[in-house]
Amino acid sequence: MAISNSNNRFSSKLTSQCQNCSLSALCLPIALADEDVNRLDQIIERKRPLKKGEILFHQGEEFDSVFAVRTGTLKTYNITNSGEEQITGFYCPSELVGLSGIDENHYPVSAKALETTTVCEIPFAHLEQLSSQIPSLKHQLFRLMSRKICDDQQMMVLLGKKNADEKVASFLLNLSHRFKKRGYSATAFRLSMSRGEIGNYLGLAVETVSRVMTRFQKNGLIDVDGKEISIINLPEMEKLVGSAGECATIEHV
Amino acid sequence: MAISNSNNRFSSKLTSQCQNCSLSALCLPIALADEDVNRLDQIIERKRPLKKGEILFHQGEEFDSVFAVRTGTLKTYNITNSGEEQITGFYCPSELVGLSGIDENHYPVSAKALETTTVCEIPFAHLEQLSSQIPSLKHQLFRLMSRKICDDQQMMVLLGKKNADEKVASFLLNLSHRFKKRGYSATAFRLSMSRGEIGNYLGLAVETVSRVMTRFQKNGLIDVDGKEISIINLPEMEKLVGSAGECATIEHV
DNA sequence: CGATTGCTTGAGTGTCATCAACTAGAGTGG
DNA sequence: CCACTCTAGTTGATGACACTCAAGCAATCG
Repeated sequence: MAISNSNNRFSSKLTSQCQNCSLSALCLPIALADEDVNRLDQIIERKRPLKKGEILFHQGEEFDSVFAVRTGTLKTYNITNSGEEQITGFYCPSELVGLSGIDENHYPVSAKALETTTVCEIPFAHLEQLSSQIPSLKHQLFRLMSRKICDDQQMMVLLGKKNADEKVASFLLNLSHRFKKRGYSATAFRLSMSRGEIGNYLGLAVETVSRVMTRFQKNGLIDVDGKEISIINLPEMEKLVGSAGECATIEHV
Repeated sequence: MAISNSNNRFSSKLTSQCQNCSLSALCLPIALADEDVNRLDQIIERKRPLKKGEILFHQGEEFDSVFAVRTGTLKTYNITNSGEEQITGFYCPSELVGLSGIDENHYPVSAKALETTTVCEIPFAHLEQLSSQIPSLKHQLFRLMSRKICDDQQMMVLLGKKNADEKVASFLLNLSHRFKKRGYSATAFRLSMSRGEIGNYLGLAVETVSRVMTRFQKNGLIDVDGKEISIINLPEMEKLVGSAGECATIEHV
């Protein structure tokens, strides 16, 4: 099964390719024929890992690639006129970052690594071109963008209608789902973002996030140890969330 | 300049086509060659007008088309588990509704007419197919979806970080921009949605929307007469909004 | 015409932000 | 090794903003 790497046009020793990437079932290659995965592979660049705090792209920078997270976590954020950071999303392995840059041809947000993170860079012009030749790839792209729209709208509901408890519970369960989909534990995981970043993302003060989590722990819903989270009472958490995750519940393949 | 309608495959007397549609510069046909616009035209169905309150598609229904608003206004919303309506967006002429249905192949929201509204139905399978043959159409589709993502993220910022005044001001200015883009007055327009719908959308109580607007009027920022709105002091309004509309400010062509 | 709906205004309350103090851990440098 | 500093997180006290409840008004509708 050894894949010939001889004509790999990238200098690096990072030999990973879509074919042997454990995330291919979740990422772009989904539903692609082997030969098509190969063609996709050709245009993807594996970059050196980003260290914690390093920036993948800056708000305002010219858009030319989308990025698939392979390991680690990213956050996207923009700096408001008043100078404060507003986090718009967290990105786990297999997830695609940068799609919002297509429209204006500039990234409207910055992307920063929350921990050591590796990404696959996918030059969008190439991807778009390739998508003309591979209908299933085009369809996959449309689906991914559509899902992003769907997810963001769920987030809007969360921000507009939910109280602090519901927000935090939704956030934790959302992470839980995403870890589960990737084959990790749905009930025990490590938060790669700080309380401050969670609060920023959820529209809550740091103190509120802290208080809610402490209370959840007191009530036996979760177990918190710094950044390590265990969900003890999943059903109760789901009850708390209530309406959340309309999109997410119709779990896709 | 009469366009031959003889081979129009749609029974209706609604003869409008992309070529003579005043919105073509904003809608899908943007940047398409004449012949390509023609091909696009072929797959588009003009539907009979929706009356106020009529539903264009239901949450959960199978997805098969996106819709371009030609006249009137739509809202999209979903019904949460607790049974309450949550509005996720308002759609003005030239704007595309239904993109969020691509992913799961079901509409995750319902779309309802806020007033008498006409739409162009664009069967997505056809559109996707056509987009393979017309690269600029594909690109336009990507851009539209990307813009939607961008806009939704601005909305997330609004919901998460802004107070009632800023929310209402952002909302009014957002409408103002959209009217202006279509060639209407940026400072005087009619709200097609109720106070209740505005509040629902912005994550505010009806009473709060009412109070804020009244106060804006007292302070000479706007003039309110029922659903008629005039923006008196645009600069002051923009100051209020502050950071809003990062995406929107880099006005696209 | 009463009934209903949409909007406005007032009074009271609760949730969450703000301010502040404190702890714990990590990194720094003598 | 031990202050020292800095940052992240927690906890408590206080208060503001927006929600809820309630009443009243205007317009529309059957």
